[in-house]
Amino acid sequence: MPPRTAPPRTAPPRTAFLLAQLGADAADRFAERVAELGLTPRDAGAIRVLGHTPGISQRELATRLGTTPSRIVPLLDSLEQRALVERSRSERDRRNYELSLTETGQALLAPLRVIAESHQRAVLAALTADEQVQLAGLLAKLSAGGGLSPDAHPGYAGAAGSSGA
Amino acid sequence: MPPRTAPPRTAPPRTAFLLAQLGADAADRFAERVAELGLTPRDAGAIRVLGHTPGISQRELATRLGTTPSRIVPLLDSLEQRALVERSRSERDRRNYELSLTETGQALLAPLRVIAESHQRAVLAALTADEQVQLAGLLAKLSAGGGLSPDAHPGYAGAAGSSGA
DNA sequence: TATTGTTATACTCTATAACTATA
DNA sequence: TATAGTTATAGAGTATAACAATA
Repeated sequence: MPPRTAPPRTAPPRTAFLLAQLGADAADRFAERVAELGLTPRDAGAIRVLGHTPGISQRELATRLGTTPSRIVPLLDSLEQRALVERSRSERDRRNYELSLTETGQALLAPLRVIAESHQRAVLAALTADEQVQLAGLLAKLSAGGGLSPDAHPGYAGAAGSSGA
Repeated sequence: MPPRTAPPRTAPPRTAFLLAQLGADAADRFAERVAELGLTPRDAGAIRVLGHTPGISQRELATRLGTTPSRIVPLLDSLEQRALVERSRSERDRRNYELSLTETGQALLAPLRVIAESHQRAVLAALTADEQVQLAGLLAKLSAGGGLSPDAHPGYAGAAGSSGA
């Protein structure tokens, strides 16, 4: 019988890949969950941001969501058609819109929070409560250095699919 | 002065989002690294799989990489043009190709491994060696239950962009 | 002239289904 | 008839650059 294996001193080789894979899976599952509300993840992100900071402009929203102003236009068109968001011209600078949630839009904030919580419970379900706290701490430490913005994914445009490493 | 804060008993609310965000960032950074070799992440994945299991068919490769046979065609066309991969008709069933790396393709395995290692070091750099091992263990536990395949990302098609939750 | 929002355009990635050649 | 590979096509997502209105 071999001796009891000591804990490894370095992370196994595929840890970074595992992180990417689990992150992609979590994002996919979140997309499925918000689809229950008829929303895309980006819809949900916009609603969340406007819930926190009503009155911002389209450019500001684009920055927060990590996308371009031209992408914001059809996104808001769609949300406005569903009466979730309102565009009102700014009085002080008539070039700007001031974006805000309608009452219907605000009514989505609570169910979105519920979905986010249950989603997180599902994603972390394989871990004990202590391990979940541990993981949260490690991920927070990982994100502390990098310039990740609080509301946006970098997006997977360049990196989607299998990397194998 | 408030009392010393006890460690939290549940993970903070944005942990699942953080996982997705860090995973996307890691994938992006890996894409930048393999681009140094003139490869996409998918190229790298295909080369890695063929390094491990030469002789497989295009359909088999598609399954391993989590994509469709029709996507494999241009992928292999590109790798074949660069003389990294060979398609040879199977003798036993002439419908099949048997895929393999050329010598040039095999020569990429080592630098790919180097890149993967240095990529992982960079991704985990904010953690101590012990914490890296800890994180690896937690991620392994997370991935144990779900049906994640060892070579493929699910892909971010449905979930790209900002979710905000 | 600079800036906000908008439109036009093009490019990438993707999957589905029809097609061919073998079996 | 069933299967491997291929092609054609269409759809989603993306960014860039040109444009109108306002400052």
